Amino acid sequence: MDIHDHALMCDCDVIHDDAVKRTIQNIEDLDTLFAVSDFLKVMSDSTRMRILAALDTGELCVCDLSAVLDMSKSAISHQLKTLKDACLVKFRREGKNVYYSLEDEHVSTIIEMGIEHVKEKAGELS
Amino acid sequence: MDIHDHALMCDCDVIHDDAVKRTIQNIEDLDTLFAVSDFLKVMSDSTRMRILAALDTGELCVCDLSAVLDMSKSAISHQLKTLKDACLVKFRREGKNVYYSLEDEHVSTIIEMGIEHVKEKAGELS
DNA sequence: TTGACAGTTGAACAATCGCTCAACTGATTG
DNA sequence: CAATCAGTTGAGCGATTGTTCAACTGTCAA
Repeated sequence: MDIHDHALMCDCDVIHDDAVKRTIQNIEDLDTLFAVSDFLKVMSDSTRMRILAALDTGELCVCDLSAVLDMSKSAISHQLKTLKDACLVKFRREGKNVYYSLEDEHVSTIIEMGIEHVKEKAGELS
Repeated sequence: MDIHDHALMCDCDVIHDDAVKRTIQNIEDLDTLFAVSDFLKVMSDSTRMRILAALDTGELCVCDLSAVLDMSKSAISHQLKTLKDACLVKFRREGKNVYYSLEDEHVSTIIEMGIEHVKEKAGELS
């Protein structure tokens, strides 16, 4: 008989019941946190990050991105679909080419935040 | 014979040679972009995101986190190790308990940025 | 010392993911 | 029309990843 019936999968005694209850109340909505991690997951692949960084300098077609990243068009196109589905890039067709560009200004901000963080941590190690 | 010898793996003719060269010059360092995507990868798992969001409300021990997330201590501990190795959380031991808290203020900012983005996108769909 | 509890760790397994390959669509040109 | 090039897409494969399970360490109290 466990009085902590809200923790079905927890295999331990809850030490700080007040802290747990406070955290459960204050923490962001579960669905929101899932959506946030899904959003960051799209940016957490190195190929997609390089694509986003490239598009941050201006719009490019698939062929251009293929040359810049030195990867096959197919690989780039697959990743662009992922970015498109997550609303991180938009595109326009012009003749035979399809031009991609960044959809959202949050993306630039998070890239910059990430670069700042990485360089700061690199500096601390020297 | 391909004049575009800088694109070994590219199976296409480069349409916009100037755009490609400009992008290659302007894009952030390759190592930096790899580091940024690795950093975001740590935050892109829903369990780790929930842990970070929980710790954002104050320090907690493994047992508390286990109760809050309704998951096994082992699973939590594995993810805490990942977060610790990436310098996103710090810890202190007090008796039998180990208390974890956020290491970096960039983390809070990125979580907030992500929440803002997600809620904005959710609003656009209604 | 012995037992209990908090936490860690490594192996193993299922699930997910990124790239390749090949076949396809769509637009342009001859 | 046919040929060509830009781009997309689905199957498949190898690699990575998150969780479970079981065994372990570390701390405290009897």
